[in-house]
Amino acid sequence: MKPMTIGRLSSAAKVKVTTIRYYESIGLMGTPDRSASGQRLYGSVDVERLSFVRHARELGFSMDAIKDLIGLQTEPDQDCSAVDTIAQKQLAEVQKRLAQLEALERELKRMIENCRGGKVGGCQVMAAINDHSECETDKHERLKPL
Amino acid sequence: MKPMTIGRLSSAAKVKVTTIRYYESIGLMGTPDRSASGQRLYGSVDVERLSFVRHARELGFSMDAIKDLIGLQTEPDQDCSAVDTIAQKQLAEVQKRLAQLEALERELKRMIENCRGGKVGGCQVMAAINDHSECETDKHERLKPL
DNA sequence: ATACAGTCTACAGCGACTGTAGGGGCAAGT
DNA sequence: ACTTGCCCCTACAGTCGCTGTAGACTGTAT
Repeated sequence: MKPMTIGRLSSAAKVKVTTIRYYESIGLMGTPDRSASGQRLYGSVDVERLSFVRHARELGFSMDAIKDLIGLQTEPDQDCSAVDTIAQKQLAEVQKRLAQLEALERELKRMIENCRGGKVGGCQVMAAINDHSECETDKHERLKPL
Repeated sequence: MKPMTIGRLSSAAKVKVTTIRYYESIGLMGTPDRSASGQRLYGSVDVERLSFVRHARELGFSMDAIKDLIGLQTEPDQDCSAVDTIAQKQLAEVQKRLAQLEALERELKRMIENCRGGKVGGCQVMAAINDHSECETDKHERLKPL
Protein backbone atom coordinates (compact mmCIF):
# COMPACT_ATOMS: atom_id res chain seq x y z
CA MET A 1 0.00 0.00 0.00
CA LYS A 2 1.36 3.36 -0.92
CA PRO A 3 1.67 6.22 1.52
CA MET A 4 -0.91 8.94 1.89
CA THR A 5 -0.65 12.68 2.45
CA ILE A 6 -1.79 14.37 5.61
CA GLY A 7 -5.13 15.27 4.05
CA ARG A 8 -5.92 11.61 3.29
CA LEU A 9 -4.91 10.62 6.79
CA SER A 10 -7.10 13.40 8.08
CA SER A 11 -10.22 12.13 6.38
CA ALA A 12 -9.38 8.49 7.05
CA ALA A 13 -9.00 9.06 10.79
CA LYS A 14 -11.47 11.95 11.02
CA VAL A 15 -8.92 14.21 12.66
CA LYS A 16 -8.23 17.65 11.25
CA VAL A 17 -4.98 18.29 9.40
CA THR A 18 -3.91 21.00 11.80
CA THR A 19 -4.64 18.72 14.74
CA ILE A 20 -2.46 15.99 13.26
CA ARG A 21 0.44 18.41 12.97
CA TYR A 22 -0.24 19.51 16.51
CA TYR A 23 -0.16 15.91 17.71
CA GLU A 24 3.15 15.49 15.95
CA SER A 25 4.50 18.60 17.66
CA ILE A 26 3.64 17.25 21.11
CA GLY A 27 5.14 13.88 20.33
CA LEU A 28 1.91 11.94 20.09
CA MET A 29 2.37 10.84 16.50
CA GLY A 30 6.08 10.47 15.83
CA THR A 31 7.81 12.15 12.89
CA PRO A 32 6.51 10.82 9.58
CA ASP A 33 8.53 10.23 6.43
CA ARG A 34 8.57 13.08 3.97
CA SER A 35 8.26 13.20 0.20
CA ALA A 36 11.01 14.78 -1.89
CA SER A 37 9.21 18.11 -1.63
CA GLY A 38 8.77 17.82 2.11
CA GLN A 39 5.19 16.62 2.42
CA ARG A 40 4.37 14.25 5.26
CA LEU A 41 3.68 10.67 4.22
CA TYR A 42 1.64 8.25 6.28
CA GLY A 43 0.65 4.58 6.16
CA SER A 44 -2.28 2.61 7.48
CA VAL A 45 -0.54 2.19 10.84
CA ASP A 46 -0.91 5.91 11.29
CA VAL A 47 -4.61 5.78 10.51
CA GLU A 48 -5.07 3.26 13.28
CA ARG A 49 -2.98 5.12 15.77
CA LEU A 50 -4.71 8.40 15.04
CA SER A 51 -8.14 6.80 15.23
CA PHE A 52 -7.16 5.37 18.57
CA VAL A 53 -6.21 8.82 19.77
CA ARG A 54 -9.43 10.33 18.50
CA HIS A 55 -11.55 7.72 20.16
CA ALA A 56 -9.67 8.05 23.43
CA ARG A 57 -10.22 11.81 23.24
CA GLU A 58 -13.91 11.20 22.65
CA LEU A 59 -13.88 9.13 25.80
CA GLY A 60 -12.47 12.15 27.60
CA PHE A 61 -8.98 10.82 28.27
CA SER A 62 -6.39 13.53 28.74
CA MET A 63 -3.46 13.76 26.36
CA ASP A 64 -1.21 12.51 29.13
CA ALA A 65 -3.38 9.47 29.68
CA ILE A 66 -3.41 8.82 25.94
CA LYS A 67 0.37 9.06 25.79
CA ASP A 68 0.50 6.47 28.56
CA LEU A 69 -1.94 4.22 26.74
CA ILE A 70 0.05 4.43 23.52
CA GLY A 71 3.20 3.64 25.43
CA LEU A 72 1.55 0.57 26.90
CA GLN A 73 0.18 -0.45 23.54
CA THR A 74 3.67 -0.82 22.18
CA GLU A 75 4.57 -3.29 24.91
CA PRO A 76 1.91 -5.96 24.44
CA ASP A 77 3.52 -8.37 26.87
CA GLN A 78 3.14 -6.12 29.84
CA ASP A 79 0.50 -6.65 32.48
CA CYS A 80 -2.86 -5.23 31.62
CA SER A 81 -3.49 -3.66 35.02
CA ALA A 82 -1.87 -0.34 34.09
CA VAL A 83 -4.42 0.10 31.32
CA ASP A 84 -7.19 -0.87 33.67
CA THR A 85 -6.02 1.69 36.22
CA ILE A 86 -6.11 4.50 33.67
CA ALA A 87 -9.58 3.50 32.54
CA GLN A 88 -10.82 3.23 36.13
CA LYS A 89 -9.48 6.68 36.90
CA GLN A 90 -11.23 8.04 33.86
CA LEU A 91 -14.51 6.40 34.87
CA ALA A 92 -14.21 7.91 38.33
CA GLU A 93 -13.75 11.37 36.83
CA VAL A 94 -16.71 10.92 34.55
CA GLN A 95 -18.87 9.83 37.44
CA LYS A 96 -17.77 12.76 39.57
CA ARG A 97 -18.59 15.13 36.75
CA LEU A 98 -21.95 13.44 36.26
CA ALA A 99 -22.85 13.99 39.89
CA GLN A 100 -21.93 17.66 39.62
CA LEU A 101 -23.95 18.13 36.49
CA GLU A 102 -26.96 16.41 37.98
CA ALA A 103 -26.87 18.78 40.93
CA LEU A 104 -26.59 21.62 38.45
CA GLU A 105 -29.53 20.40 36.47
CA ARG A 106 -31.69 20.22 39.58
CA GLU A 107 -30.77 23.71 40.61
CA LEU A 108 -31.30 25.24 37.17
CA LYS A 109 -34.68 23.51 36.92
CA ARG A 110 -35.68 24.80 40.30
CA MET A 111 -34.65 28.31 39.35
CA ILE A 112 -36.56 28.26 36.09
CA GLU A 113 -39.57 26.61 37.71
CA ASN A 114 -39.86 29.46 40.18
CA CYS A 115 -39.65 32.12 37.50
CA ARG A 116 -43.20 33.09 36.73
CA GLY A 117 -42.33 35.98 34.44
CA GLY A 118 -42.57 39.61 35.43
CA LYS A 119 -39.79 42.10 35.86
CA VAL A 120 -36.11 41.43 36.41
CA GLY A 121 -36.35 43.15 39.77
CA GLY A 122 -38.43 40.32 41.17
CA CYS A 123 -37.02 37.56 39.02
CA GLN A 124 -36.58 34.34 40.91
CA VAL A 125 -33.77 33.19 38.65
CA MET A 126 -31.69 36.20 39.56
CA ALA A 127 -32.65 35.74 43.19
CA ALA A 128 -31.60 32.12 43.02
CA ILE A 129 -28.22 32.99 41.59
CA ASN A 130 -27.79 35.63 44.25
CA ASP A 131 -28.92 33.51 47.12
CA HIS A 132 -26.51 30.67 47.40
CA SER A 133 -27.12 30.01 51.05
CA GLU A 134 -28.98 26.76 50.55
CA CYS A 135 -27.28 25.81 47.38
CA GLU A 136 -26.17 22.32 46.55
CA THR A 137 -23.42 23.28 44.16
CA ASP A 138 -21.60 25.29 46.78
CA LYS A 139 -20.48 22.05 48.30
CA HIS A 140 -18.64 21.04 45.16
CA GLU A 141 -15.33 22.24 43.94
CA ARG A 142 -15.42 24.68 41.09
CA LEU A 143 -16.85 23.16 37.97
CA LYS A 144 -14.91 22.79 34.80
CA PRO A 145 -16.40 24.62 31.84
CA LEU A 146 -19.26 22.97 30.05
CA MET B 1 -18.89 50.56 56.66
CA LYS B 2 -15.32 51.07 55.70
CA PRO B 3 -13.80 49.71 52.52
CA MET B 4 -11.88 46.46 52.37
CA THR B 5 -8.75 45.39 50.50
CA ILE B 6 -8.78 42.84 47.74
CA GLY B 7 -7.75 40.09 50.13
CA ARG B 8 -10.79 40.70 52.36
CA LEU B 9 -13.05 40.76 49.33
CA SER B 10 -11.42 37.55 48.20
CA SER B 11 -12.23 35.68 51.39
CA ALA B 12 -15.66 37.30 51.72
CA ALA B 13 -16.72 36.25 48.23
CA LYS B 14 -14.57 33.10 48.07
CA VAL B 15 -12.92 34.18 44.83
CA LYS B 16 -9.14 34.24 44.55
CA VAL B 17 -7.33 37.56 44.55
CA THR B 18 -5.81 36.94 41.14
CA THR B 19 -9.19 36.01 39.74
CA ILE B 20 -10.70 39.26 41.01
CA ARG B 21 -8.00 41.23 39.25
CA TYR B 22 -8.64 39.14 36.14
CA TYR B 23 -12.36 39.89 36.32
CA GLU B 24 -11.54 43.56 36.56
CA SER B 25 -9.31 43.31 33.50
CA ILE B 26 -12.12 41.81 31.42
CA GLY B 27 -14.61 44.41 32.60
CA LEU B 28 -16.68 42.16 34.82
CA MET B 29 -16.02 44.04 38.03
CA GLY B 30 -15.56 47.73 37.15
CA THR B 31 -12.57 49.73 38.35
CA PRO B 32 -12.50 50.05 42.14
CA ASP B 33 -11.39 53.05 44.16
CA ARG B 34 -7.78 53.06 45.23
CA SER B 35 -6.09 53.97 48.49
CA ALA B 36 -3.38 56.64 48.54
CA SER B 37 -0.79 53.94 47.97
CA GLY B 38 -2.70 52.41 45.09
CA GLN B 39 -4.41 49.47 46.74
CA ARG B 40 -7.87 48.52 45.51
CA LEU B 41 -10.71 49.31 47.90
CA TYR B 42 -14.04 47.51 47.84
CA GLY B 43 -17.40 47.75 49.59
CA SER B 44 -20.14 45.27 50.40
CA VAL B 45 -21.71 45.86 46.98
CA ASP B 46 -18.64 44.27 45.48
CA VAL B 47 -18.92 41.25 47.74
CA GLU B 48 -22.43 40.67 46.47
CA ARG B 49 -21.57 41.18 42.85
CA LEU B 50 -18.57 38.91 43.08
CA SER B 51 -20.53 36.24 44.92
CA PHE B 52 -23.12 36.42 42.18
CA VAL B 53 -20.43 35.89 39.58
CA ARG B 54 -18.96 32.98 41.51
CA HIS B 55 -22.27 31.27 41.89
CA ALA B 56 -23.15 31.79 38.26
CA ARG B 57 -19.76 30.25 37.34
CA GLU B 58 -20.52 27.32 39.62
CA LEU B 59 -23.73 26.90 37.67
CA GLY B 60 -21.59 26.70 34.55
CA PHE B 61 -22.66 29.97 32.94
CA SER B 62 -20.10 31.38 30.53
CA MET B 63 -18.51 34.73 31.20
CA ASP B 64 -20.53 36.20 28.36
CA ALA B 65 -23.77 34.94 29.86
CA ILE B 66 -22.73 36.35 33.22
CA LYS B 67 -21.97 39.71 31.69
CA ASP B 68 -25.46 39.67 30.20
CA LEU B 69 -27.00 38.72 33.53
CA ILE B 70 -25.17 41.52 35.32
CA GLY B 71 -26.31 43.93 32.65
CA LEU B 72 -29.90 42.84 33.17
CA GLN B 73 -29.53 43.03 36.93
CA THR B 74 -28.86 46.74 36.71
CA GLU B 75 -32.15 47.29 34.87
CA PRO B 76 -34.67 45.83 37.31
CA ASP B 77 -37.68 47.17 35.41
CA GLN B 78 -36.99 45.16 32.30
CA ASP B 79 -38.91 42.07 31.38
CA CYS B 80 -37.70 38.92 33.04
CA SER B 81 -37.82 36.76 29.93
CA ALA B 82 -34.25 37.59 28.89
CA VAL B 83 -32.99 36.11 32.14
CA ASP B 84 -35.23 33.11 31.69
CA THR B 85 -33.88 32.57 28.19
CA ILE B 86 -30.28 32.55 29.40
CA ALA B 87 -31.11 30.08 32.14
CA GLN B 88 -33.05 27.86 29.74
CA LYS B 89 -30.13 27.80 27.34
CA GLN B 90 -27.82 26.89 30.18
CA LEU B 91 -30.10 24.07 31.27
CA ALA B 92 -30.20 22.73 27.71
CA GLU B 93 -26.38 22.70 27.60
CA VAL B 94 -26.16 20.94 30.93
CA GLN B 95 -28.61 18.31 29.77
CA LYS B 96 -26.76 17.76 26.53
CA ARG B 97 -23.53 17.34 28.44
CA LEU B 98 -25.23 14.96 30.85
CA ALA B 99 -26.36 12.76 27.98
CA GLN B 100 -22.84 12.66 26.57
CA LEU B 101 -21.33 11.79 29.90
CA GLU B 102 -23.86 9.06 30.50
CA ALA B 103 -22.96 7.48 27.18
CA LEU B 104 -19.32 7.78 28.18
CA GLU B 105 -19.93 6.15 31.52
CA ARG B 106 -21.67 3.20 29.88
CA GLU B 107 -18.83 2.72 27.44
CA LEU B 108 -16.09 2.98 30.04
CA LYS B 109 -17.95 0.53 32.27
CA ARG B 110 -18.35 -1.88 29.40
CA MET B 111 -14.64 -1.62 28.60
CA ILE B 112 -13.56 -2.20 32.17
CA GLU B 113 -16.08 -4.99 32.63
CA ASN B 114 -14.61 -6.90 29.73
CA CYS B 115 -11.08 -6.55 31.01
CA ARG B 116 -10.32 -9.76 32.83
CA GLY B 117 -6.67 -9.04 33.40
CA GLY B 118 -3.88 -10.63 31.45
CA LYS B 119 -1.46 -8.97 29.09
CA VAL B 120 -1.84 -5.68 27.28
CA GLY B 121 -1.74 -7.48 23.98
CA GLY B 122 -5.14 -9.03 24.62
CA CYS B 123 -6.52 -6.26 26.78
CA GLN B 124 -10.15 -5.60 26.10
CA VAL B 125 -9.88 -1.98 27.20
CA MET B 126 -7.30 -1.29 24.52
CA ALA B 127 -9.36 -3.26 22.05
CA ALA B 128 -12.42 -1.22 22.96
CA ILE B 129 -10.63 2.05 22.41
CA ASN B 130 -9.33 0.76 19.11
CA ASP B 131 -12.59 -0.65 17.89
CA HIS B 132 -14.96 2.25 17.57
CA SER B 133 -17.17 0.65 14.98
CA GLU B 134 -20.10 0.04 17.31
CA CYS B 135 -19.38 2.92 19.57
CA GLU B 136 -22.05 5.19 20.97
CA THR B 137 -19.84 8.19 21.47
CA ASP B 138 -18.95 8.35 17.81
CA LYS B 139 -22.38 9.76 17.17
CA HIS B 140 -21.70 12.76 19.38
CA GLU B 141 -19.73 15.84 18.60
CA ARG B 142 -16.33 16.02 20.18
CA LEU B 143 -16.54 16.28 23.93
CA LYS B 144 -15.30 19.22 25.89
CA PRO B 145 -12.59 18.32 28.39
CA LEU B 146 -13.71 16.87 31.67
C1' DA C 1 -0.76 27.34 -19.07
C1' DT C 2 -3.60 28.23 -15.71
C1' DA C 3 -6.47 27.57 -12.01
C1' DC C 4 -7.32 25.65 -7.73
C1' DA C 5 -6.92 22.65 -3.96
C1' DG C 6 -3.64 20.87 -0.87
C1' DT C 7 0.58 21.34 1.82
C1' DC C 8 4.37 23.75 4.28
C1' DT C 9 6.24 26.75 8.42
C1' DA C 10 5.75 29.86 12.06
C1' DC C 11 3.28 32.20 15.12
C1' DA C 12 -0.90 34.35 17.47
C1' DG C 13 -5.30 33.52 19.78
C1' DC C 14 -9.11 31.12 22.40
C1' DG C 15 -11.28 30.77 27.61
C1' DA C 16 -10.74 31.29 32.19
C1' DC C 17 -7.80 31.55 34.66
C1' DT C 18 -2.90 30.38 37.35
C1' DG C 19 1.87 31.17 38.26
C1' DT C 20 6.07 33.89 38.40
C1' DA C 21 9.25 37.79 39.08
C1' DG C 22 10.33 41.75 41.23
C1' DG C 23 8.98 45.18 43.68
C1' DG C 24 6.21 48.37 47.52
C1' DG C 25 2.97 48.70 51.79
C1' DC C 26 1.31 47.98 56.46
C1' DA C 27 0.55 46.39 61.29
C1' DA C 28 2.57 44.10 65.22
C1' DG C 29 6.30 42.83 68.09
C1' DT C 30 11.09 43.81 70.01
C1' DA D 1 13.39 52.58 64.98
C1' DC D 2 13.66 48.32 63.10
C1' DT D 3 12.57 43.93 61.63
C1' DT D 4 9.43 40.24 60.54
C1' DG D 5 6.06 38.59 57.75
C1' DC D 6 2.08 38.88 55.28
C1' DC D 7 -0.46 41.58 51.97
C1' DC D 8 -0.63 44.23 47.81
C1' DC D 9 1.05 46.05 43.16
C1' DT D 10 2.18 45.45 37.89
C1' DA D 11 3.38 42.92 33.96
C1' DC D 12 3.92 39.04 31.60
C1' DA D 13 4.31 33.89 30.60
C1' DG D 14 2.09 29.44 30.94
C1' DT D 15 -1.88 26.12 31.12
C1' DC D 16 -4.85 22.70 27.73
C1' DG D 17 -6.10 21.23 23.35
C1' DC D 18 -6.41 22.86 19.88
C1' DT D 19 -7.86 26.70 15.93
C1' DG D 20 -6.86 30.47 12.89
C1' DT D 21 -3.88 33.39 10.13
C1' DA D 22 -0.24 34.71 6.77
C1' DG D 23 2.50 33.84 3.10
C1' DA D 24 4.89 30.62 0.29
C1' DC D 25 5.25 26.28 -2.20
C1' DT D 26 3.37 21.75 -4.54
C1' DG D 27 0.41 18.67 -7.04
C1' DT D 28 -3.35 17.80 -10.10
C1' DA D 29 -6.99 18.69 -13.47
C1' DT D 30 -8.51 21.00 -17.46
